[in-house]
Amino acid sequence: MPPQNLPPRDAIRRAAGELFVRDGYGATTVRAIAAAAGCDPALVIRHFGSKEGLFLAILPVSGSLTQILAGPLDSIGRELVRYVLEGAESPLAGVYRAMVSASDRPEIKDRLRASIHDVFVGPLAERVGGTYPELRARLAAAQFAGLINACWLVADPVLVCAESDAVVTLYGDAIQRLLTSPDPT
Amino acid sequence: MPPQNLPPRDAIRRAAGELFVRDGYGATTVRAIAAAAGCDPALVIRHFGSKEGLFLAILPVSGSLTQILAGPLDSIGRELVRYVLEGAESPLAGVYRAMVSASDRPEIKDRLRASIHDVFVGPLAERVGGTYPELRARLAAAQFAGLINACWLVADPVLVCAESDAVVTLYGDAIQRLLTSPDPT
DNA sequence: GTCTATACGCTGATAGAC
DNA sequence: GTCTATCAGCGTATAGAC
Repeated sequence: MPPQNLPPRDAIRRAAGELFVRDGYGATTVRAIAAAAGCDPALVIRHFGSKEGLFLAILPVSGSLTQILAGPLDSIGRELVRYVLEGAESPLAGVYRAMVSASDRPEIKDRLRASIHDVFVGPLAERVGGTYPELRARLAAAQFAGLINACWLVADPVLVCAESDAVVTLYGDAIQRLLTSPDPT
Repeated sequence: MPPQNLPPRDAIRRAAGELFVRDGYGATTVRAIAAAAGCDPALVIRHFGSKEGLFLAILPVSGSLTQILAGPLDSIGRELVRYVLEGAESPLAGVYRAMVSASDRPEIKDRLRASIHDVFVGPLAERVGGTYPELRARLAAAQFAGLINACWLVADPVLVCAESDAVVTLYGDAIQRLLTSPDPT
């Protein structure tokens, strides 16, 4: 995969995407990105301003998640859990790890917060009823992120080895109830 | 707080704890720790082997959480949520952020996984019934971590401004059901 | 405009003299 | 045990060649 015959700007994007996902934010160096893209390190900075700027520029907007959130409201909980269990090896898991490992940078944290809202909380809040639609959607997002954390980041053996049917039922229904249970008094 | 008259080894521990919590792992430098402890940077490495070794050496074992997990089983869900909502400004939140920001280091990830088990999953799994006690405890830990993430790391405005009673009821009962609901068929 | 060469100030870490 | 000197590598900036 070394020097592609892409324009350098795209070669940098491509190389950076692979390395950030594979090694995390801190362990990926500008020099390594430049080497993989077949160009000079200074060029990376010239094009994207900084390593952080490059990272922000190539973060993808999640696609298949949007589909689930637009699907039937009363099966969203279990679908979200399946999404996490099946995606442990996917590039998206790498993206998540990279973002978390860079979350001490304020701008990246802001981006994370904004993404959660745009992709998850906003669309979902419009579809749930009750007195606290936005809060319920945000709590569902929190619970969803908790599973992603456990499966994709911590890679907890209890969950990796668990019967996925049991996880889908237990955790999926818990998310579901957050969205569609009757209001508390 | 500058040069205390502690033995240097303890002065380093103390200074490192404050800086890691305040600035995160990546933004805290060995030289800054040494300056705050009033000693030479090389001494920090000499005593703890590496920056990562120092970080691992000073991570606290969580106390008040253990109390909650040993308390009445049928109110643990709501208690855990209160713990998160009240602790947003606590040093523990800083410790959590520091750990997450260092989670691309394999050894630190291992430590995170082990802590979750020792403090949370193990003690709790012994107390819940049903067919999947350990899985239920692990899922409750995941959901708990999801709220910590949203409140302490992302600092989401929806949650920061939310009525805490509603959060305690909705999210707390969801955790609770993960632990004490009847087994699925 | 696009790119290279070079260099600056910083990092974590080491070797060896007091 | 502690400090001095020094290392290679980092992100980044700039000057100047195509």
